[in-house]
Amino acid sequence: MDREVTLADVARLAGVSPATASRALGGHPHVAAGTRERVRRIADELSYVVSPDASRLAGGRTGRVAVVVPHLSRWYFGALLEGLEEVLREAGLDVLLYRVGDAADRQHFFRRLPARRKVDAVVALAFPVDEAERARLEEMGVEIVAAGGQVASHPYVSIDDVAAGRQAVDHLVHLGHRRIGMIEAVDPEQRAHQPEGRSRAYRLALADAGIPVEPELVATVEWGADEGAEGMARLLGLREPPTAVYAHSDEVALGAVRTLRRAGLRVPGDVSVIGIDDHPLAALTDLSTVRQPVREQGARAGRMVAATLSGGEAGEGVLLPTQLVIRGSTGPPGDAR
Amino acid sequence: MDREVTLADVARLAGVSPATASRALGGHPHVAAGTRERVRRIADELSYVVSPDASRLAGGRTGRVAVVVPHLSRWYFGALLEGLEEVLREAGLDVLLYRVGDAADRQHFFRRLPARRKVDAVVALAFPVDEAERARLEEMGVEIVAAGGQVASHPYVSIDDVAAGRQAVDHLVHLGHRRIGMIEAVDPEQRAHQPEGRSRAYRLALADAGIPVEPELVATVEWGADEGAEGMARLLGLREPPTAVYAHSDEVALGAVRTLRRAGLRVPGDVSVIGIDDHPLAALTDLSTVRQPVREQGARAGRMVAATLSGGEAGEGVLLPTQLVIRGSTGPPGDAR
DNA sequence: ATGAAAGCGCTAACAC
DNA sequence: GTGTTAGCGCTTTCAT
Repeated sequence: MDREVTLADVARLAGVSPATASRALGGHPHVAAGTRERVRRIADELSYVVSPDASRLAGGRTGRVAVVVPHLSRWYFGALLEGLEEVLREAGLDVLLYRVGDAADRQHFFRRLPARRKVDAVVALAFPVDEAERARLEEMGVEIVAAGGQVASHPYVSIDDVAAGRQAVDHLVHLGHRRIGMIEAVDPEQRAHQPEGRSRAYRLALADAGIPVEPELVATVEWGADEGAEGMARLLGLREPPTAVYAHSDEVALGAVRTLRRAGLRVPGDVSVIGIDDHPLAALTDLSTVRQPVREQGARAGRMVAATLSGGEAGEGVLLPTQLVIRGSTGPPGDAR
Repeated sequence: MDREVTLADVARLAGVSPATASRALGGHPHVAAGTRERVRRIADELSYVVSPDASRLAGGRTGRVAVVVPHLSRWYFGALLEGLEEVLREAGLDVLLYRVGDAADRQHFFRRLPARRKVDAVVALAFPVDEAERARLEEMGVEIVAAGGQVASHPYVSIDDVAAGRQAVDHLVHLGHRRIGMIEAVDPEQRAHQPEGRSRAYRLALADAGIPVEPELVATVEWGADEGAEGMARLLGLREPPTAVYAHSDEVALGAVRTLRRAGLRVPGDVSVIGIDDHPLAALTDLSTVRQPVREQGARAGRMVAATLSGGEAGEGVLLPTQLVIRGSTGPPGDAR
């Protein structure tokens, strides 16, 4: 088994000291252009790669990024992660994955990780970080970037939840609906990004349309298809059920559709349903929705991280645009086709 | 910002040398029981944690495990990962995530990673590792464990694809179907585990039932709901379409159901459909399927890794049981209810 | 059973 | 601009 190629090897072949080689590779100033070239060429030929361990131990970077995410088996989080991982990998950064679900996980994560300087940065994927946690990370000199949400004053990539929600509700309003329900999804442990903006959008849209907001038309459930189904059942139990329903996410919307079908009601003939996300299933089930670029959010966050770590500017927060996707689950009220 | 707690601190307080402290913590032999106790207690009080970097550099373990997975945004892979991550984290191991999709990714991964001894083990999640790659890893002293598939002679956790497929097809046979189609899903880049066992099961089940296998009843498509829909369309184009269809996965089955619905056919009245996996959507859409314990496979693999790394035995390969889940998408042939 | 000493591969002062 | 020196925190010979 051939020995590792070390910095010393590169330095020797390039005819310089390890220190200079390190500087050349690290892109530091005060290195003659010619030297830098030569060292880099040799390193390339030897396919030399720095040892993150040694580097970090000597006071350098770790070349690792921690990714914190509340779920892994849901499409949204997976897609976010996929976009992020790809960019990070291309930038030569390793991804340390931390699924942080409940409060115990959180505490564990924020206590252990930074204390050992395992990473240069942490990316919060649709993960809310509180002020104390944020401060802790910052104090340890770890960069913070958020995707699918925001973290205080740090760089982020997200969508405008209010705008997205309005696209959905406005669509229902334009179709002529006046009795519009909302199935509001919350995360019980507050562990994932809470899209309160999506609820606000509902109120704003109704207000703009001159429709009074009736609390009974809002069903609050936990995130999930089954919960969405239950929320819809609640709305159907009203003396006067809605003719259209806006769900916080496609999964929730799909659950609502199931309830409607089981109740013998037609979608959109009797009740229109719209979600948010454009989950792959939405296309399959012909669900109208508001598309958000998920992979892209992850990718952009990755680029921000790579940028800051290579000394550049990560840039400010970015809000990516969303887009109304009209499919077969929405139509005019009372259109019993 | 308070300094890190180092091994030296622990040693000093315990009144021993760093060397002894290291041995005590590492669980090495030739350390007096009393000493070991004392050192461990002190380490605990100080909430000391070894620096993986320093440890690895000095010739020890890295405390890291690489997880290789072909996809991240699909439920199956996410669930596998979720189970694995949880166990690994509890065992104090960090997870380095590598999404390896196409051939270029593969090459990159197998060249870079082991060369730098970044990890103690690699877990292949539903990821086929070829012999050369396997040899490379082994040669570098990295443990290998597979979940949702197998890798040569290494420990693995998986299901019996043939058995699972038979549960599905046998169910259709028992319902009285004689003309049974199969929508066979393959991964174009061979990047994910190829469940050829699921195809074999089809032939075996038909043979056992005395039903001749007709090649035209098998539609081969790439993995995915849209592709499943297309496969179903192909089968419907036959002079004599099947009365029941067995799909390699729930997503594919769901696509098939969509085609049937669009064609105005009833499920299971006109055509029965069954998948494999018990994807969360299967319950939502009332799809009959064969359940496989996905998270559990990841978790078991995690335990195997933790076991080998702590000096124990990982154990042999394990096949977890699957279970037929009868829902509303399957019924007797010609039962136009 | 324990300690002393020698690095692992790299980077950061500090000289020149 | 470049080399020299000194460690980072740990594990492992080799002594004792």
